[in-house]
Amino acid sequence: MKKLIAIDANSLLFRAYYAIQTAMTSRDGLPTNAIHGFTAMLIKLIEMKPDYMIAAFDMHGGTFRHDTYPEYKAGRRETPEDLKQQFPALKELLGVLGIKVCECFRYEADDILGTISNEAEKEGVFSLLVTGDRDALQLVSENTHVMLTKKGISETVEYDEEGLLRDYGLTPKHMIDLKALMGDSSDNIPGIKGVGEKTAKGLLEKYGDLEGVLENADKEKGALREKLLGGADSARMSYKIGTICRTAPIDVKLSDCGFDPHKLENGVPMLLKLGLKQNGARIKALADGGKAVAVTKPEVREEAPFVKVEKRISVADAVSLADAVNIIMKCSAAAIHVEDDMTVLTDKGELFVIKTGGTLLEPGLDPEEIFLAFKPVFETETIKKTVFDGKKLMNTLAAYGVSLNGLGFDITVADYLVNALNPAKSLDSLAETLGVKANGAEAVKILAGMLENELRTKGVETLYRGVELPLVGVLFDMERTGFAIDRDELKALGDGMTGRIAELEKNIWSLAGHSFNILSPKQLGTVLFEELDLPHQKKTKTGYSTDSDVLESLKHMNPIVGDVLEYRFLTKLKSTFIDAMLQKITGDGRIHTTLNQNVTATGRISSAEPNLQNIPVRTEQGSKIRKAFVASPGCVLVGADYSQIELRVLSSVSNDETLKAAFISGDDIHARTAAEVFGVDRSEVTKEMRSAAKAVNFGIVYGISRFGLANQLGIPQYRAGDYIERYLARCTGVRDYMKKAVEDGRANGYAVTLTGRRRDLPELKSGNYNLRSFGERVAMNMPIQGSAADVIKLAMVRVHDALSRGGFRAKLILQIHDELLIDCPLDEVDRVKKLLGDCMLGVPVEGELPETTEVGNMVKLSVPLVADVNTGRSWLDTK
DNA sequence: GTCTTCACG
DNA sequence: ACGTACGTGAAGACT
Repeated sequence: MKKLIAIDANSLLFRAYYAIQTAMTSRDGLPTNAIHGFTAMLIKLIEMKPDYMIAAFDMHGGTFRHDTYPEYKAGRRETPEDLKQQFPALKELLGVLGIKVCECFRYEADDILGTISNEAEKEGVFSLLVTGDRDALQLVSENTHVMLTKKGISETVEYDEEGLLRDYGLTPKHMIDLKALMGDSSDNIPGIKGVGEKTAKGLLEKYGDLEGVLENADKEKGALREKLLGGADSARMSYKIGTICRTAPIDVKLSDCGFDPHKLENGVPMLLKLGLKQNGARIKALADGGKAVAVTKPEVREEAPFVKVEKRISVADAVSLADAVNIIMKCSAAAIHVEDDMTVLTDKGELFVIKTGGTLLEPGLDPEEIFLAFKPVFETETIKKTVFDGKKLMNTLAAYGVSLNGLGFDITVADYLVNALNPAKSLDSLAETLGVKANGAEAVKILAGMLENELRTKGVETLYRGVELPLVGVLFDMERTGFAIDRDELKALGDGMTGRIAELEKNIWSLAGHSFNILSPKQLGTVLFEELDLPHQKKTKTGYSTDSDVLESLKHMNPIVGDVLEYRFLTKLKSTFIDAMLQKITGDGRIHTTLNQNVTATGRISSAEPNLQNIPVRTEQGSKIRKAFVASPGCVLVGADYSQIELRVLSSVSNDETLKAAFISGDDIHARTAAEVFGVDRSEVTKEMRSAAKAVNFGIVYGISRFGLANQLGIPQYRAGDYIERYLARCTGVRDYMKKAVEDGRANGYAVTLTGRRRDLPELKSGNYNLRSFGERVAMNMPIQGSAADVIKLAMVRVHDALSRGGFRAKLILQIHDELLIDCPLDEVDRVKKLLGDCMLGVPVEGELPETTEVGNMVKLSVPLVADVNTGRSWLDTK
C-alpha cells in the first residue's frame, strides 16, 4: 500500500519554535531555530519512506468558520516576529526539497489535511497526518493515522483507532462531539459552560453522540439538565466549527504530491546557507539512499570536580553496543543514568553515551535493544550501580524483562535522608541546587559522592545502608506483586449504593425545596445557613464550613442534615474507593500502587495511584470494601499490626516510668491512662473515661494543646486543660521529654528519631506565633512518628530477606504504617506467620546477617513490642 | 491550580 | 494575646 505523509506545517513550526529556544541564525541573520526543529522532524518522516508528501499552511485572514462564529480563535497571542520570519524561508526550503506546499484561501491547514487524506482514502493510499494539534484526531480511520508531537517536538505518538480508544476512550467521531460539549479554550470554542471532560465523556457514553445527548437532556437532573437545555445551540455551533472540512477547494491533487528522495539533494545548499550543517548532512545521506547517521559530539568540559573522565566513548557509531557491554562488564562499580539517552560512567573513568530514539535531533538506538544488551550489566551483583532513582529504573527495566541487582547507591533515597523537607525532583534540579555542572552519569557520580559525605556527617549512614537502600528493592517488589481484587464483589457493593444515593438526593432536594449540588460546599452552605436558617458556626476562607463536625451538631435540628451526612459518606465511598479502584485494576486482576519512599517529612512511606493506605475500616459499611481486597488463588492474606507502636516508642524515648510499667505489665494503655487522668482506681474506669483518655494519648503524640483536645472531645477548654495537666503531673517522664524535644530542636535546628533520621525545624525560629507553635508540636511528634516508621521499615527489609532466603513463594504486598500484609500460599501459612511476627518484633530469624541485627539494635526499645498476626481470605478477615 | 472535605495511620 | 492537634492522598467544586 502506498503511503502519504501530510504535515500541518503551521502547527509543527510553532511547536518547533517553542521547543527550541536557543538562539540560532543563518549567515545573513535570519533566525532558524524553528526551521531547525522542523527539519529534524522532517528527516524522521522521510526515513519512513513515503510515496507522497505534502506540507499544509494556514492562510492569513478570516476563515469560513468566522462566518458562523466571528470570535473563533479570538484572543490568541501574536505570532512572535522572529517566528514570522521563518515561514517564507521554510516554504522555500520545502519547495527545493521537492515537497509539495499547499495553502487554501479561507481554510486552515488541518482542513487541507482532511481533504487530501479524504482523497487518499478513495485512492487506497495510506495517510499519516503529522501535527501538534489534537483536533486532527477526528480524522483517524483504518487507513488514516495521526502522528502527534509531544513535549514540544521531541516525542511523537502515532494514533490509530485502537490507540485513540485506549488513550482517550473515544472514537474519532466522538472527538468532535466532545469538543462541542466541553469547548476548547485555545480556539475560543464555547461548548457548554460548566461541562468538563468527565461530564462530557459520561454523557457521550450514555447517549451515543452529541445529538443523542441534547435530545435526552430532559433525562438528566439538576444543574446539568439546565446547562444542557440552555447550551444546546452553543454546542451545535461548536460542533460545526470544530469539524474539520474534508472537501476544501484546494488546487492540489494527490498525484501532484509524489515524493522522490533523490531530489532532496537540491535542498542541501539552502540548508547549508541557513547554517543547518548537521541537517544538511543528514538530508544528503537520505538523498544518497542511506539512513541518517547520528553523530555524537563528545563535549569536553573544562573542569570535572570529583570525577575524572579518562575516556569518552560514544555508542552510536564509535563502538558497538556489544563492545561497550564487554568493557563495562570488567568494572566493579558504575554510575548509570537513563533519561532519553543512557550514560554509563565506570569506576575506571570510561564514559559511555548511548543515544536512544528519544531525541529527535539525534536519533539513536531503540531502548529495547540497549536494555537487552545491557542485561548482564544490570543483573550482576558484582557491578555496584549508582543511580538517581533505583525503583524507577527497576520499573523501566522490568518492562523489558530485565532486573536491577547490585544497587550500590540511590540518590533520591540518600537525598531524602539528608533533607526530607524538599526531596529532589529530578537529577538536573538536584545538580543545579548543589552547584554541579555535569549531567547524566557524571552528575550521578558526583552527587552520590557529595551525598555519601553528608550521610556520614549527619550520622545516618547505617540507616541508609541497613534500611533505606535495601528497602528500594522491597518496595519495588511490593508494587510489582500488587493486591488481588475481587472485581465482582467491589462492583456489587457499588451497585448496592446507587439506589440509596438517589433516594437521599431526592429527600434532600425536596427538603430544600429545589435541586442543587449537594457536594458543593458553597451551594450546601446557602441551603443550610441561608434558606433553612440553620445556625452557622465555623467559617472557611471562602464561606460557611459544612464539614462533618458542623453537620453532626446540626443533625437534631433538621432531617436534611442527617441525609446530607449519609449522602456525603456514600458518595465518598463510591467515587473514591469503589469506582476509582475499579479503574485501577490492571490486566492481571490486581491493583498496583506506587509506594513513595521520599515524600513524608517524618520517614513514613506513602501510597498513591491509588492510595491503598486509606481504605476504609473505621465504619462497618466502609470496611466492607476490604472484602474485595483478597488473597491470590490458593493463598491467604497474613496480616500483622503493631499494637500501640507510637505510644510504646514514646514510653521508650521518654523513659516514663508510668507508661513503661503499663506496657511491661501488658495492661490496656488507654484504661491505664484514664485511671491516672481521672484519679480513680484502675477498676473504676468507665467506657467514657477510657475513650477520653484515648484522645489524650493521641493528643500527647501530636503535641497536645487544650484547644485541640477540647475540640476533639467536644468539651470546654478548661476541662481539656485539666486532663492534660493531670496527665503530665502523673507522667513526668513524658513531660520532661516534650520539654527537651523542643529545646533540642531549637538548639540543633532539627528533630531526630531513634535511628538518627532527621527533620529540619525552620519553624522554631519563626517570629510568627502560629508557625513557631507548629514547629514545637512537630519537634515533639516527629521523633515518635518517625521512630515508629524506622521500626516497621526495618521489619520490612527483614521480612523480604527472610522470605527470599527461605525460598518462600509468599510475598509482602502492603504496608500501612503499623501493619504489614503478605499474600501467602496455603502450605506456607504457619511458617510465614511465625516469620512475620519475629521480624516485626526484632527476634533474629534464620540465616540473618549480623549487620541486620546491628541496625536492629539501633531501634531497640525499653518496652516490649507487640504485633497481632491474623489470616484471612480477604483483608476484612485479617482483623 | 486551590480549596474543602474526608478516607487512613 | 496569639489560634492550633501529627502525617498522608484523592475527589469534586470552583476560579
